[in-house]
Amino acid sequence: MAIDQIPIGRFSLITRLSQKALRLYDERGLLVPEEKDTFTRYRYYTGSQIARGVSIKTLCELGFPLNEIEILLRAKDKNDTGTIRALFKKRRSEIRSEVSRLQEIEAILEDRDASLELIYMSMNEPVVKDIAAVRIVGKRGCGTYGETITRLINDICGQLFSEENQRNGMKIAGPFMTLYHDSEYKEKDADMECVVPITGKCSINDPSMKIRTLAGGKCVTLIYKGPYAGLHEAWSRIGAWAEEREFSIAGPPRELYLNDPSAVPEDELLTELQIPVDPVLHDE
Amino acid sequence: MAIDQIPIGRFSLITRLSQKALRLYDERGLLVPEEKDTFTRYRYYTGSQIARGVSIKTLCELGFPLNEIEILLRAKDKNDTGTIRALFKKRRSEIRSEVSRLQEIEAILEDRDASLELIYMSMNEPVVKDIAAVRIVGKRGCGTYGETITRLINDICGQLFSEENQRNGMKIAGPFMTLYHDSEYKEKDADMECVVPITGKCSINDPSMKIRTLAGGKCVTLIYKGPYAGLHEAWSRIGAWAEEREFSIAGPPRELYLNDPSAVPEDELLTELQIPVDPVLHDE
DNA sequence: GCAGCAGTCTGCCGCAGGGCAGAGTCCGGA
DNA sequence: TCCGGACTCTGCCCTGCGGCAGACTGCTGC
Repeated sequence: MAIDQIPIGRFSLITRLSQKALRLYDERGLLVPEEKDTFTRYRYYTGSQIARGVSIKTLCELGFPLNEIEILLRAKDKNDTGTIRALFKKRRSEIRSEVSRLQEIEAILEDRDASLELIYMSMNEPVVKDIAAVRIVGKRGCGTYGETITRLINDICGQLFSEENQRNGMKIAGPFMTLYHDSEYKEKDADMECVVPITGKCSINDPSMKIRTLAGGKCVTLIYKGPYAGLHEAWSRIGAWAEEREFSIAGPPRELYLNDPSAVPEDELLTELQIPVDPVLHDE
Repeated sequence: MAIDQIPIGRFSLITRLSQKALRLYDERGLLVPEEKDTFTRYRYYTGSQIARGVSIKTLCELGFPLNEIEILLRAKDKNDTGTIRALFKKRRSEIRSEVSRLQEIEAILEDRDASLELIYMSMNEPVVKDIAAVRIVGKRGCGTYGETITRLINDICGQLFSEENQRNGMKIAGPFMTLYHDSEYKEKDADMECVVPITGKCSINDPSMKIRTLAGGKCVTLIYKGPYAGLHEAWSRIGAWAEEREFSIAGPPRELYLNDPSAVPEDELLTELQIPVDPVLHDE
C-alpha cells in the first residue's frame, strides 16, 4: 500500500536528515538503506526505516554523538531502559556544565569595554600548570625590589658570559626570574634571589652564586602584561585567586621576565607570576 | 636579557596553547614562529610573540573561530575598536541563543520518562518544510473516516493496477495520502479525497477519478507513530502548534501513510500530517 | 524516442584540533 | 664523546557534517 522504495531525497525530506548525514549513517552502519542498486549505487529506503531515521534525528537534536545514538537504539531494541536512562542522565549533566560555561563567558563579555581589555590582554585569569624542574644558576640578596634585582642579574650575567663558559657551550635555557623568599611583602630589605636556567657546563667564581636544580611541580600562574610598576597589583590578584581556592603555598613565588625590558616598550613587557602550590587534588 | 628562542613545548606551557594548535596557527599564518630551523624544521618563538599567543588563547576560550580571531587581532593592531566591539556583540548574541537552545533541550530531558518516550518516538515536534508539487491520481468521497478511506484507496488501486498501466510503465511514486476538504471535524459524512503520486502514463476509466498536480509549498508537518486511532490527537497537537505560531491554513490538510498497515504492527505505523500554510515570513 | 533537468553518486576541503605512530633531534650526565 | 630520555617533526585517522565539483541516472514532457 505504501511505497517502499524511497530514494534518498524523499527520505531526507521525511526524516529531516540531510542527504549528507544519511550517507554518513549508511557508511557507519547506523541506518543502512534496505536496498542499494548494485550498478548505480542509488540508495533506497523503506517505510519501516522512517521510524529509526526520525529517532536518530531527534537524538541528534538533543546533542548525542553518533556512537551514543547507536547504543541508545540498540538498547531500545532490547528494551534496556537502564542504559537509556543512564545516557540521558549523562547528557543532562553535560548540558548543564556547557550552559554554565557559556554563561561564564557571557558574563565576561557582558561587561562592556571588557572586550578591549581582553584583547589588549591587560586582564587574564590565573591557571594551574605543571612546571618542570630546571637547572639554574642564582644569586641571593636583600634590598629594595628594582635595584636589587638589577644588581643580581648584572652579577649573574657577568659570570655567565665569561670566555670559559662560552667555550664550554654553556647556554641560557630560559628567562631570568626572581624568587621571593619572604613570606610577606617588605618595602625594603626584601630577601630575593635572581636566577636563570642554564644548560651545559658552567663555571663560576663568585662564591655567593650557586648552581642547583629548581624544583618543579604544580604552580598557580598568571601572565601579566605591562610595566613592572603594575606587578604589585598582579601579585595581589593571583594571591587572592589562590587563596579563594584554598591552595597552600609550597615554595617561594617566582617572577619570570618573558621579554627584554631593553628591547620592548614598557607597555609590552610580559611577566609570568608563579606560586608553587601543594599538589592537592582539587575537584574542578 | 630574556631568552628569545623558545621551542614549541615551552611556548605551549607559557601560552597554554597546545602544540597541535600552535602548529595549526603557524600553518594558517595566525601565529608564525619568528624562526624556523631550515633543516630540522624546529619552530622557535620569541618573547614578544607571547602576548599574541595569550590573546589568541583567551579569544579561543571565549569561543571565537580562528578567522574572527585573526580579524580581531588585526583590528587591535589598527586600533579599530569598532570592529572589535561589533564582533564581541555578535559573539554575545551567539552565546545567548546557544544557551537558550541548550536550556530547551535540558527542559525536554528534565522530564524523566521523556527519555523513553522520545526514543520510542511517540512524541515529536512539528516542523515547517517545503513540500514539492506532485502529479497524483485521486478520488473524492464522503462518509466516516476509516471506511471511506479504505474504499477510496481500494478503488484507486483497482484502476492503477490495470494491465494497460503496467505496460505503459506507470509507477506509484510516493505513499498514499488523504486530503481533508472539510474545514472542521465531522464525525460522519466527512469530505475527503484519497490520492497517490504517480509517474509515467496513466489511464483510468472511472470518471470520478482525476489525475492532477497537487500543489507544493510550505507545510507544517508532524510524523506520528502508532495506530490510526491516535491520529485524532496528533491532529490536535499539530493544529495547536500551528495556531500558536499564527500560521494561516492555505489548503486541505494531508495525511500520508508512510508504511503499510498490512505489513507492520499497529504500533509501528507511521503517518505524516501536513497542513499547507501561507508562506508568511516568520522570524525564527 | 529523446532532450533536458532534477536527483544521485563519489570524493575532496573545511572546521579546530586530539591522539597516535614513526622518525629525527637535542641535551645532560657520565 | 657517547647514550638514553625528552623533545620535536610530519602525517594519518577521528569528530559530524556543509559545500562544492564532476560524473551518472532517472523521469518527464514533447
